Amino acid sequence: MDKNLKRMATMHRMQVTGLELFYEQGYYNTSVDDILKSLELSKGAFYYHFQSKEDFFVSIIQNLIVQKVYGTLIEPIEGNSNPLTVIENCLDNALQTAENNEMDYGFVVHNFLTEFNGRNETISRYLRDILKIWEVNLITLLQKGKTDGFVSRHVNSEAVASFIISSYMGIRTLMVEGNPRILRYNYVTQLRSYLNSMVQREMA
Amino acid sequence: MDKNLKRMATMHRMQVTGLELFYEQGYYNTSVDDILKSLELSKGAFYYHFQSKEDFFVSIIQNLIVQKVYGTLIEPIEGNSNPLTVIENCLDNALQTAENNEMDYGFVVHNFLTEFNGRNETISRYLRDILKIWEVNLITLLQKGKTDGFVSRHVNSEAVASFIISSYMGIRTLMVEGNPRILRYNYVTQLRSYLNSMVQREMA
DNA sequence: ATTTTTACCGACCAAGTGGTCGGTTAAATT
DNA sequence: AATTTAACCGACCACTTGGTCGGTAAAAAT
Repeated sequence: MDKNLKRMATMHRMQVTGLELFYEQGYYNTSVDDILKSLELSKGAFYYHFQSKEDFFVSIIQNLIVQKVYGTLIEPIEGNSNPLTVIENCLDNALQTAENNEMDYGFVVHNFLTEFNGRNETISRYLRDILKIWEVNLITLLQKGKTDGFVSRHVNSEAVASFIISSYMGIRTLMVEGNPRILRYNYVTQLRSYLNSMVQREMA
Repeated sequence: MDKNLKRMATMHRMQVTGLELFYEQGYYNTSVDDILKSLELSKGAFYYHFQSKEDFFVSIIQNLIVQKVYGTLIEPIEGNSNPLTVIENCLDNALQTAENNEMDYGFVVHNFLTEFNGRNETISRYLRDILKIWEVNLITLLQKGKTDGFVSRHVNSEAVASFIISSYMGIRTLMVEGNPRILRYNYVTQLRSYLNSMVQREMA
């Protein structure tokens, strides 16, 4: 962990640049040489640190994507507040970073999932696992929201979770080439009205 | 239109097989040779009928995808009935065909859009146009629903349309590797509850 | 001071890639 | 019957792909 400083630094540089290019151009459409050229490194350097292009991508998932998803989609919704509000704010924030052309890791996962679905089972599994973690967290949060009196008891938490995830992934695809400001604003509006239908009302 | 029968037949065969392979493996991950091998045709045949791989794909969009999207997503929602019910049924049907592993052209568009976004502007534009047509139709339908007394007047039709499209594209991504039956059932449930929030209620 | 190890170089390779082009054959035209 | 044309063949081309491998310079270990 100490002597590996140089090693870690180079690997990290490669991963960061690799993720950027893979995200922009797609995995199959980005060659190892592309990444190396952009880093001014050689083939030797790449295959010294990573076994293969696939191994390289897996390391990117584990070292960059997983952490970022936790930071932007999992941790912000943990806590005891009203889950419906928290979820809305969290997704709004995520869309805002996307609007500023920064990388939106929720969408990064979706994007790659679409590219690898049915083409590379190993990588697909990693990506699906990340989505699964997000989903489980949403479900837990919603269930907790029920016992805490925020969420109506008739709500199907699993269905809500996958509906939220679906809508989020979809709107991000539209935002890539549409007007992101309007799309985000409209999206959050609709999400709110959808979530509103499940707040726990006072008894009659 | 008459003498071109053979020509049309061969081109159509190529397009059908091409779409299948592109859809399964992705455009950049499918070579012209792959398609030709599967058709038992030669390079000469391909470049006799099409100028390039890109030209070939554009012809697939124009000759197969556009029509199918019209048939499954546009025409079924035209009419004077309650748009909220019609939309729900239409998407439910589309998800059912997807569940049976038939090609779901709404999702086909989404899939390719993700692959070409930011990589091939020509093709992206064609795909976005298709989505746009769908969107415009949804908006028109919702607006008509207002004047017909089905849809509450405070509803933002554009926002609803893109929310519907988003959620649909997203759920299809999840369905690829998840349990399609449950996902579809849950999705339609949530879509209904979302749409329910905008039915025109009687005046107080 | 010498050896070993780490991190990296870049020429090279076989296997593809999209695309070209000079044929060939069967059918339509004349 | 002779000619033209539409439809297709497959060898070939320049280029790119992921990956290998013998080397090397500097740093670390001895």
